[in-house]
Amino acid sequence: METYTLRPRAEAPSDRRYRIDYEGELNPAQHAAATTLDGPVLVVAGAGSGKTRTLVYRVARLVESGVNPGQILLLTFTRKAAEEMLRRASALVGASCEQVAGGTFHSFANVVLRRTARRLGMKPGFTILDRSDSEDVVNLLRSRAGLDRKERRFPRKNAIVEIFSMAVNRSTTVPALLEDGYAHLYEHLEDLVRLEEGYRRYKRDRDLVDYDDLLVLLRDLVRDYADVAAQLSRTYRYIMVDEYQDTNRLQAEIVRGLAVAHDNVMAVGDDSQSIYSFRGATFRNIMEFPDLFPATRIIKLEENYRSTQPILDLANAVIERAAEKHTKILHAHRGPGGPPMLVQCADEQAQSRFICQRILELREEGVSLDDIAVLFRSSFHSFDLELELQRADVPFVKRGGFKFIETAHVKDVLAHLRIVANPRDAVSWHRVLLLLDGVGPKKADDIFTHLAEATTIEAVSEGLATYPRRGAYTKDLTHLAALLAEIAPDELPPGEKVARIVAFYTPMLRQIHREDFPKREKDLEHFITIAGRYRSVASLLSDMALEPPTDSVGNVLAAEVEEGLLTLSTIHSAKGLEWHTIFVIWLVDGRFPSYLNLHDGDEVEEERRLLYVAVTRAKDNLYLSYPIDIYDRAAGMVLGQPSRFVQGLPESILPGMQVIESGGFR
DNA sequence: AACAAGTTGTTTTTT
DNA sequence: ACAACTTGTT
Repeated sequence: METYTLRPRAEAPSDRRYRIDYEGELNPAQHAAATTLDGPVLVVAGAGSGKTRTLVYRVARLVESGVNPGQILLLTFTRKAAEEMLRRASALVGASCEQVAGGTFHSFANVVLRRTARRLGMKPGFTILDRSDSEDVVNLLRSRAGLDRKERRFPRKNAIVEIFSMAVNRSTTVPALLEDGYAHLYEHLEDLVRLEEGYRRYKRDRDLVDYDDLLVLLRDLVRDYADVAAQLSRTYRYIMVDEYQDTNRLQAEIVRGLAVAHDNVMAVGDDSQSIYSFRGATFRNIMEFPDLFPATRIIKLEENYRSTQPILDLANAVIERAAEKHTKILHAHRGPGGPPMLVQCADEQAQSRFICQRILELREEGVSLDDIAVLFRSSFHSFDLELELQRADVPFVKRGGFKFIETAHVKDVLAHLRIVANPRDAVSWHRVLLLLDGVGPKKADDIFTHLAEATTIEAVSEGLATYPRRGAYTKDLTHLAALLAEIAPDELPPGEKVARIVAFYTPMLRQIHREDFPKREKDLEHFITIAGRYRSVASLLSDMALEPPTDSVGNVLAAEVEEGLLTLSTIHSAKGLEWHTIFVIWLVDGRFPSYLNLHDGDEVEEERRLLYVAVTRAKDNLYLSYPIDIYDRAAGMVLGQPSRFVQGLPESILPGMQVIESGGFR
């Protein structure tokens, strides 16, 4: 059989050399940022100010000036963002830019830690726990400690994990955190501290690493192991960090440590767009960057090339009212345009109908669905709209919110794969064993204990074979052992492994989800396809934990992709992107800002910045909409006032409109 | 100890 | 509307 490999086609041959006209392509501030190569640089880049373009040209400039692309590190908020930049840089100076190291802090930490795990006393094959895995572990430890009795009113697993994570990301401790912000949980301080210690030990003993550990371990590595830090610093001679306003202190320490040998760091960010404080991010990182790196050169990009003047006027008006003054005002480069509109709708259905109709009209006018996005504060805000779009045959993708990888059945399949990669992964064992008939938490624990010494799949099979057999699960255990042995060999491609697990799992799936298993089987088919794209199980597992596929399953026909796809997205997931037309829905006080954040001034401010981010995504058209006549169960009140962020804005900046529906009901 | 049915609470954003 | 927890039955 003939074999061959396909590689992405380079947009420019790598040997092609021509001078890039930096002066002609960039404005003076962008030019300064792109051509200041050595030493610390802080770029304060307003929305739409050509930040990406600037970074792309800087990568090109570095490569052009003879820097080996492998010595450049580009830390971004998503891997997609890094890939996009490197693709564009490659188009300028050749495909070698693909060798630039890039990705998120978490994925970079993952790569470095796999190489250096032994220095930290860990196995390179450690397993990454996602949020729900962490919750499972904490829940287990919580009931073991007898903290699940009702009368204690001990916090639930998600609240506990939230606290542990927040403490890490804010570089503080659980007691300090409780004192300031979680006073109502103070009575549980001792138990929580003990639980946290137990959680830590549990992970360490089983080679489990959660998201926060990735950052902590990398920080420890560059802080406490001078030789490793020096080595990394020599490897990555030029470091660029995008979205710096959404980094936390740990990440700042990591940057500081990585650059120890040279100080060649460019941080790029916008304090007005800081929207991740719930993850411990602080826009003060930007202010403090010059403290971390003395002699920092500060460059501001304040020219906006994205939006029309009226849209920019609204953006400036929104941020103008912020409690803390921001460092810049955007100047428009594009001409006039239609004004943004604040649209009042009778109720949620009316809002959905309005959005849907307006989108259809735009399409008639020649605006591709690819150029339109609907943005919202919380993922569930789009549920009703999704139904309406489906009825109207408008194809869309949804970003943010629940991911396909987080569904129970996909996690079940993944758990089998994780066991093979790390037989000590207690979380996955628990999950897999519970699937068997007649096995509950107790028995699962017992079986896992029986396997405790097993660190290879051979030993696992041995262990399962010698487990005392009684009851319904006897056969199932044998089958499980056979499956694990079957999928263990490294030669078997990941796609094939997943296919075999799915074959093994499907009967159970039908049993568990008698009602809706066809849909779930489709998901698993999709997952087999995804797995087929990977060469190694390790990279598949890392990606599933750190960069899971964001598209909501392949339920879109190819023909529809041809004519374009509407985007529905949380504002958080829309960061860094832009569209011709933007709709921001549910601009109701209590939803946006969320009632959950109304009690704290800082949190209200963050929500304000969130609206600023939403507004500045728009190039030409912007609609803000809100329904009245809403009872909100969660908030326990009747909503219906437009968001405080737009109340009182002059009509000249944000004209108010009202949807009048005619022609009876639909 | 496991499972099924019934009850109570809880809602964001993401690596 | 859904998930987590509780109670009752096998």
